[in-house]
Amino acid sequence: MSTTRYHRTVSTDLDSLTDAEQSFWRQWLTLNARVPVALHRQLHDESGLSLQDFEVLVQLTESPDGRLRVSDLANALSWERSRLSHHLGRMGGRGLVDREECEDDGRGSLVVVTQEGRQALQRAVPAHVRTVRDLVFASMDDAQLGALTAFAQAVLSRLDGGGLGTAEPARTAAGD
Amino acid sequence: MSTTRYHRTVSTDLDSLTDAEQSFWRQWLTLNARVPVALHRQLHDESGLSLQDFEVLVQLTESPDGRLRVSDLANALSWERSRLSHHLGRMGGRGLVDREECEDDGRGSLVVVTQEGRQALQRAVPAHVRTVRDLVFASMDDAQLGALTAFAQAVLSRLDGGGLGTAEPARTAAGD
DNA sequence: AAAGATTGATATCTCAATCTTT
DNA sequence: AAAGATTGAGATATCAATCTTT
Repeated sequence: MSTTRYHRTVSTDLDSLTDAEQSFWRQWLTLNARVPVALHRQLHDESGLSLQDFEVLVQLTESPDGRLRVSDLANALSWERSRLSHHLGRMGGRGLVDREECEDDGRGSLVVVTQEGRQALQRAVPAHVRTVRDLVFASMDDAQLGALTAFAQAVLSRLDGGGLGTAEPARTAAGD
Repeated sequence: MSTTRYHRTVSTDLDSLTDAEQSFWRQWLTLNARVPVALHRQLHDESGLSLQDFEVLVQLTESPDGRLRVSDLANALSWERSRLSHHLGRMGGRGLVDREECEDDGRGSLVVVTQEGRQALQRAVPAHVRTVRDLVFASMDDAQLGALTAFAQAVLSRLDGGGLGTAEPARTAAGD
């Protein structure tokens, strides 16, 4: 764990982060604000799908029969249930998804991609992937990708409250 | 399409990203969804400020006289102007910020942190910083921080470069 | 006309009920 | 009662005007 933290800055905020950490944190916040906007613009302009529509469609399309329980979909997207419910209503209105009853559990509800939804996704994918690749992965080497993956995993496991009571050092290497 | 990218998966989406890239990209999207929610919850529960309020107040508090032009603030936050305008209206209603005329440019408008805004921020900072540190920076070493910073910088410069066609190589080293 | 900023209409998100089934 | 899901109301975000000053 971090014992000595050097280079504390004077400003009112963010004390107890080092300069390097602060600097990265600012950048992270900026990325969080700008990357989704850029992806949404490209997607929406070229395919009519919002980034949210796209993510929903990806999850559904990847599932065995193009259908998923609402709760599972919400978990996969890390969305609130009610948000998903509202969003599915809108997507349904546009013919991108449909609903079905759940056989084994009367409380449950299934969402299905329509043919139209599949087609919309297929049309949207190539340009979107190109955008992601050029924006995010251009000239990234294995070591960097490894470090980023380790970082993401560490944060996610902490969010889950997962077995990280013991601050486990993150792997930096890529290849394994 | 692209050059030869190995390990292509079968699913309909995200072709032309390697498995490792895809896997990281999913994690990144999840982080983007969950980290802000977690930070917002902590902040709002313990201080009454939203994450957005917090970011606005940080920028203002860090500026020379606690005041900033609306446009500069919007740039610093990577927000649309209209979004900021609406948000400042709400924050103004709660007494966190005030407005002033701009001397040298009649079109411009200044935002100022109120004393109340400063106090609210000061109350919120310690727990927030602790949360960020424990969630994001716990057990991160210098190499990892360097890789992350290089990554963030690369993506940001591509975003600024506008054209996604220009893929400038990313620096891997930490301390520029 | 262009830049700075605000406004209003609409879309989306969040939070607290609500409803049904287990 | 608890889990799965939806609903409605209020908060926030986005997009296209609008208004003023340069």
